[in-house]
Amino acid sequence: MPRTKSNSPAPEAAAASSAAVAAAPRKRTTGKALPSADDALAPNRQANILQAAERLFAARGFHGVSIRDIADEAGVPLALVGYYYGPKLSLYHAIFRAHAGYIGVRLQSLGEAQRAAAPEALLDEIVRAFVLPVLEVASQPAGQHFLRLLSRGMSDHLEEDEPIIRELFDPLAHAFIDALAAALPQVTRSQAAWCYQFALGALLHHVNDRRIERLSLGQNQPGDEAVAGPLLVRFIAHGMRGACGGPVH
Amino acid sequence: MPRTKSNSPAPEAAAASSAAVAAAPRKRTTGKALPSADDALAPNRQANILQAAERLFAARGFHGVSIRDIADEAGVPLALVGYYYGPKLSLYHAIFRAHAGYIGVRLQSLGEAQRAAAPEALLDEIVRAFVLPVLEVASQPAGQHFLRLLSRGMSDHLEEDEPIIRELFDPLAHAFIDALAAALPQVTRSQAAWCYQFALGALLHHVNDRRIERLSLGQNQPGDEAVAGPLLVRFIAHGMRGACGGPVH
DNA sequence: GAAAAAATTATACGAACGTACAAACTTGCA
DNA sequence: TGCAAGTTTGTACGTTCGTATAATTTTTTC
Repeated sequence: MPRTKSNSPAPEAAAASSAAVAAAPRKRTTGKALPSADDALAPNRQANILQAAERLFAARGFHGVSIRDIADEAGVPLALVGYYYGPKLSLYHAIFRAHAGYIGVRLQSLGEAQRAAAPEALLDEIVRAFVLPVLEVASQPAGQHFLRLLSRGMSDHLEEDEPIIRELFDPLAHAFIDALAAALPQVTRSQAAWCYQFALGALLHHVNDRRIERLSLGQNQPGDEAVAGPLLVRFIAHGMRGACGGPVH
Repeated sequence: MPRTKSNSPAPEAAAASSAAVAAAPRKRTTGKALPSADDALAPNRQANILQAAERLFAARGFHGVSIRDIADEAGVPLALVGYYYGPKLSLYHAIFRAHAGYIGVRLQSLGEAQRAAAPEALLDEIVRAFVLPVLEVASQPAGQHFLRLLSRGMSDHLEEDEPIIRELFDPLAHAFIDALAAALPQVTRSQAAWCYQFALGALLHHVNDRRIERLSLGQNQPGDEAVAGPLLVRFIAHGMRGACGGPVH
């Protein structure tokens, strides 16, 4: 029997959404004939549920999505959602944990930037390590959903995402703030913390921006990072140097 | 009879939350004795409902708040909410419309900055006109609620606030983008639009920031605009000049 | 192939939801 | 005072919500 009444909310839900799929159960080639041509979607229903939940939570928020919505989007019966992920909040947190590996990637690229850069180019490299991995994620449809979820959690302070944000993303923030304080010796860590938050706001608002097309009168496209990316990197780097009184070149 | 079944959703709900209270119905000194000492809160129940809704929607989002929550927070019976504001979405939009006058204030301060500033200080004055009124609003508790609501609406693209954001805030954005394009002659309007969105992200994230205290290891306080305000103005102004290749001083 | 484990399904429960409505009450004005 | 308009209230409808559970089917293990 699966989930007993007392505890053990789910069989250790661990499948990732777009990254690695952990503990793949198995294929599913037997059973009755497939009803139509939707065969490539069927094999892993646990991952399908997580992806459907990510899409819908990103679009409408935690309270704007019902478990029935998620089950329909994933093409599975209602009860299967609770079977794999337990209560609704556990499913929500599972989405964030599925992207935890992304944190490590960003920490690694920050470390490389700090080691490899010449002193006068250190700030620019840190800013690049801050911005470019996020733009990379934003260029994939699946990444956009998670970034919208993350952006909401960063600024909304809803009780459903405050703990998971703190657990996963505070270490990343501290690493960048420390790097900024080290790259700009005349800057206090207090100033570096504020500048980090300014930069984070600019970055998250940019990757979630849907107004840019009409505000630019049709000239700018939302996903055009070839133009917007370098512009944002320069904006943040010059903003930090200018705000904290460092050398501006 | 108040709200007929067919149409006429509410008696033209018009009371503002923290700004002017329109069409004050009347006092309410008669009736049975007040139950306890909560007298100063009683007189205008229509405005109380709007303020309670603003607080709760800001804290938990549109779908995270029920009409019963709002009625309890305002200290009125459930049915009175619908009597004054009609469906839930109308109440939500009424909050935004109550702050429509704030748009005019910001447009006016932008116009003054454009007229009065010397050419070499024009950008800094535009940025000040962009940032400082928002920090002023953020310094009041009631303003914080609305700013959180607004920030959510700007980046969330939920169907419940997309139309009202477009109606009220797109004109303000166009005015600032035009001003930026005029202040930096070598900048295209396309670049100005992107820089405006970077700046808006930094500003909104800053005024809604609750992580700054722990990210700064206790050194920075969330509402300390005397320090953070000038820092943010310099960040944005230098970021714009640097991003668009303008003169940096 | 039988037993055990895991996966899948339909269904149901109590609670909370948005909304409506008919009374009761208060007020403004003739 | 009397009456019409506006305000306040309790209550109830139909729906949807999150969650639980028993039954059934499929897969794994011995």
